[in-house]
Amino acid sequence: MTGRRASFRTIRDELSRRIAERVWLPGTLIPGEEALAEEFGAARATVNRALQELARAGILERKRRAGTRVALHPVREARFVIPRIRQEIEARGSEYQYRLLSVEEANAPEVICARLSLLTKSNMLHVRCLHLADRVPYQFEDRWINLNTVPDARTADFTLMGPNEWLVGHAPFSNAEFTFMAGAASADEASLLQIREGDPVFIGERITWMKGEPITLAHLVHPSSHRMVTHL
Amino acid sequence: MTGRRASFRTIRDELSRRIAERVWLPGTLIPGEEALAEEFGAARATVNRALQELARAGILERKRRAGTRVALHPVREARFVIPRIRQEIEARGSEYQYRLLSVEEANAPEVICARLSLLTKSNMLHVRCLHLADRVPYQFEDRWINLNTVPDARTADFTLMGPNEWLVGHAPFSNAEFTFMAGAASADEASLLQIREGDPVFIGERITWMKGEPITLAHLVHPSSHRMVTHL
DNA sequence: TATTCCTATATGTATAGACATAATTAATCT
DNA sequence: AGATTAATTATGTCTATACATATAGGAATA
Repeated sequence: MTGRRASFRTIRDELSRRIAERVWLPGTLIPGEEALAEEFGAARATVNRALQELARAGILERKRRAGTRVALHPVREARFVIPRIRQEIEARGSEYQYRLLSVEEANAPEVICARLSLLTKSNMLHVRCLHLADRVPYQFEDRWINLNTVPDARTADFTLMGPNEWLVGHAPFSNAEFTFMAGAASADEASLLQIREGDPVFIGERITWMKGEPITLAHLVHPSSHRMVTHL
Repeated sequence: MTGRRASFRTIRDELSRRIAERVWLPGTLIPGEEALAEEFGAARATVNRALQELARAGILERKRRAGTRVALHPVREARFVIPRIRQEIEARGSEYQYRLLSVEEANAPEVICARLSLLTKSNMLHVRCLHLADRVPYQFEDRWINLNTVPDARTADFTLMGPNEWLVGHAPFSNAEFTFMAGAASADEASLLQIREGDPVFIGERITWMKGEPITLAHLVHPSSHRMVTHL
């Protein structure tokens, strides 16, 4: 061969090209694995791997017996890294600082219980803290931790380590829900973030579960200078 | 075995469980493919597939010769669907309406060119429109389309179909950058979205390229009631 | 006509074997 | 010792083959 042997990458990229350049229009039934294997001079397994990757990426739809076709409405997805505040700040070349504001065991208010699908007024740990980048407030964190699922949190020391950092090491999660929104800073939030009351803020809310049991709800507030960027 | 034959799923899930339940702590060097193959009574290729999936998910780190270890700082990623405004609104059970505000060919201002990495003041198409859900303003779209890469846009009719919908069918993209942030509504935005000037808004910015050539920049403004939700 | 059953077929998965490749470790040379 | 080279080893990939499984579409039936 002139170049390299046909690998699943070569095949994947070539098929991807044909779709991107509309050689195969959306909805088209493309040749079967057997045929493609012959065309590329590869084994069916190799073609299969290429096709599976493209199907996973959402640009192909495969069905047994029916064959493989170019997705009509490719549900394009983008990824974003689940931010870990310390890394996020240090990755920008800034110095990370952390300040614990309050920790207390309390019955979570109705709103919080509802968000966590908890019927009873569960006993929880309420942690409030502030994350700074180069001594400038970066994120205010208001977190509720379910003491029924993570009883160890009661004795954890949050003066040096943020609750997220602690939880990463003590309570793995299997599921999570992320919500992003805009809001207006409350008086409390404003003074902590050194902005004015009513100023727009970028809010991230994160709920995590382990096998259906809610672990924690984090309410994360950023000043409006914050950007959440991701690439496809 | 008690149940079914060991499949790559079985193996993947079992390994995943061992990591989640801390049988194998972060940093641990786990047994090699050969050993796992023997343990599960499967072929090495099958174990390999399981391990590769876990590595792709970021919970394992693999290196030739060195072996496979549990990721120390698992870079967890979440996905979000790249929203297609019509589908997004109809999926909520709302009726979708669209209103074109303005279309004009113009030289993009410096800021826009800079965002698209265009040095010259390229000739572009500036489209402004409004998307409504059940007759309530849902998103204000302010878009610039590069006429050098998508000359067809000049003759496109945006009175019935939004520029995004049109572009999906005419200009596939290979790369995209998404930025999310909070901001305060300008007087213009406020009147269009039926909110007050200065009210917080949720802003999404989307830039797409085809093979390095910038195609379009979309500035999408939502009232602060908007939620962007995603699951892991 | 509508329903049920059957079968052909494309994809899904497993396997043994082979070779490729990267990276660590050991051996060799200066 | 320090640098270069070679051997070793775990993962990466490909192949040929086999069987599993879902299902479209036709055949048989009610």
